[in-house]
Amino acid sequence: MPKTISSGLKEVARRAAVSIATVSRVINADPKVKGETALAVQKAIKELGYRPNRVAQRLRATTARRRLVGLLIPDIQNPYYVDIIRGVEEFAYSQNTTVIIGNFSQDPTKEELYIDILRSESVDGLIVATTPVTEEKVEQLIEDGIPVVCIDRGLKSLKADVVKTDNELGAIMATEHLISLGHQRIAHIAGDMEIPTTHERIAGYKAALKKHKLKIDPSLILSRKSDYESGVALTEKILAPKSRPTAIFTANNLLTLGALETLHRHKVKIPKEVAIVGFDDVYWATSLNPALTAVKQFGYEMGQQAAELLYKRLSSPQAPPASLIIKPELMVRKSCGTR
Amino acid sequence: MPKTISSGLKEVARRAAVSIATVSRVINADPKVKGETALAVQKAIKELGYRPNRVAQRLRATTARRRLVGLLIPDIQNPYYVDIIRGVEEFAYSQNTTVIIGNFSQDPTKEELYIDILRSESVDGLIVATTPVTEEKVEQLIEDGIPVVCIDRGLKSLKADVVKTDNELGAIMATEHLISLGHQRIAHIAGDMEIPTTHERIAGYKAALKKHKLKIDPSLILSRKSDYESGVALTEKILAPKSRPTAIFTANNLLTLGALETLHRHKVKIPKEVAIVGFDDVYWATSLNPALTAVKQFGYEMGQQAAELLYKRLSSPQAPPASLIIKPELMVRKSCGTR
DNA sequence: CTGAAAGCGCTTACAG
DNA sequence: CTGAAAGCGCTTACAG
Repeated sequence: MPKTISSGLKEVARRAAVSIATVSRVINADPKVKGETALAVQKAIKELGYRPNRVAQRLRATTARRRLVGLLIPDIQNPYYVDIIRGVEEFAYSQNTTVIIGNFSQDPTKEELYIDILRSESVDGLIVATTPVTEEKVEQLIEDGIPVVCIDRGLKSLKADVVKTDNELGAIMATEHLISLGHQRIAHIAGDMEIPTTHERIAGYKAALKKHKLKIDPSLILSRKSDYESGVALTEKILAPKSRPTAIFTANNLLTLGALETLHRHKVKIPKEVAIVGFDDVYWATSLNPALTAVKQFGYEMGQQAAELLYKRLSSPQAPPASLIIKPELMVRKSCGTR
Repeated sequence: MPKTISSGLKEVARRAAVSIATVSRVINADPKVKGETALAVQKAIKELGYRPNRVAQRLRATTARRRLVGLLIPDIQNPYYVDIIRGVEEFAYSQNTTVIIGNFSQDPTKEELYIDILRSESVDGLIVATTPVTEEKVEQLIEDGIPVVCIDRGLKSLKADVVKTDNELGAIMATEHLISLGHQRIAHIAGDMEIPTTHERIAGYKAALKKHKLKIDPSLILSRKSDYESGVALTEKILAPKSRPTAIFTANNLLTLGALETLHRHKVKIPKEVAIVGFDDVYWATSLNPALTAVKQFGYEMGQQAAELLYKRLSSPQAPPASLIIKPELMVRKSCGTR
């Protein structure tokens, strides 16, 4: 069984009749190499189908040139995070760097472990959607000199770059949309109170009500976890009393799905009996009946920006932390009805 | 700025007053190390918070112990593939190996590039959802001695392990369900003809019709690409003629979404005017109105199995290729109505 | 049971 | 402009 492919620099060097140092230089596009030599080497590389061993390169490389970034994601089943992944990956790809994803599925133990693993893989830096559980660990990373950019949620200590959505604004847009359609009793199915974005969205919801002189009814703000099941459970609660709200604002796409399932099961007509607007625009929103009005977060763009920020930080580690707040957009469709 | 964390084996060795060889041995749980010594080393490791550098380990390691596998995925936006990813990742995680995902977004150029990149990362092996474009390249991989297991679709040459769904059976189940509900004119919105699974599903559709003595009308089998837009376009086509079908069987979740959007836009009542059953069960299926009847592929389980097969192959490279055909399941909900 | 040494495939000062 | 050599952080025969 011949190992068809390149046993490395050495073979190329032999074939091109130069040293391995020279081969390495042309691989790294060192301008000091004479054109003629470079050509000969490139020819040999092509003929042998040589591809550098990234692992060896990485081991040898000084930081910031390892062409590997880590991405810590809370839940790969959530399409919002998939958008972020795609954005990060797209930018990384353009820089010839590969990204290694740590999907911890909302499991704190796994989250911590993944931070360790990614670090052990000698990444140039990390893009993380932090959880309060790991704030400390992430700060440790930064202290150890590993570049980190936070996505979706920042660090309390603000020591890292962050790109996130303007959650409060998004919630205001959603709520005002409902108000403009004449709704007065608007429920908010919020996410997990442990997560900072939850509070920002609640704040936006309240701000909108206040602005329009509507009373804030605490019994209309419900929260449990950020998952589908909570969407179901909380919607059931909302539907129970006789004076039920005429509209619901759900705080993320999983919650929305739970609410929808419940509404349909109870044969509640949308938007006639209850209107609904969700945080997170997703690819299946237009296939719903009625099509879902939703607050769009630009996950893909956020991912790209985060990757770009990480690269900037690699070249200037001492720069002060930057914050990128991305404005969301209200995608008006049919689930809230019309005037 | 102190580099807080371990500068490596050397420090641990010094602290435990042994050689780096010994430290390495306890890390790798070599039973030859005296218990006492091992304990001392473990203590030093803990105190220093030492974690082995995976890159160095990988460079040094002989094949099959690099703790890295590559996963080549056609489209991370498709929840079916996300299930597969989760399954692979779950098994890998249990083996302390990390997985690096190459998502090529249905772009053949990117697909080839990713194969090269993953190979350059010195993976122990690859799990790939091949595309005809890269069959050759994948076979080359195998010839070069890199273990490969195919997922979702096999290789024509059958040289690799494969785990896939019984697509024909799934299509039969979907079609027979429709037939049992009294449908006679059933359209099939098929996927991209370039993809082998498309043909298997068409075969199942035809087999079911034949079995029940229904005529196969070629004009009822439509195909373009496997994406959302095709679902829309083909459904428009179906809706046009006066004698339209009473039921649609869509070949994947994206196609289903496109069909749903179109049906709703044309105010076609589901299932009363047109029933629909889709291949691929997804998390949003129950939140649809009506809830979607669908053929469930066990993506998560398939991912796990694929990873396990890969591991088996690592230890016995010469074993004959194995095929794992997973039976799908029909999830009956509301979109096809009842008798 | 343990250590000294070679080497995995690269990159990069240092000479020349 | 190019080569010889050291070294990235590990593992593993080979001695003892």
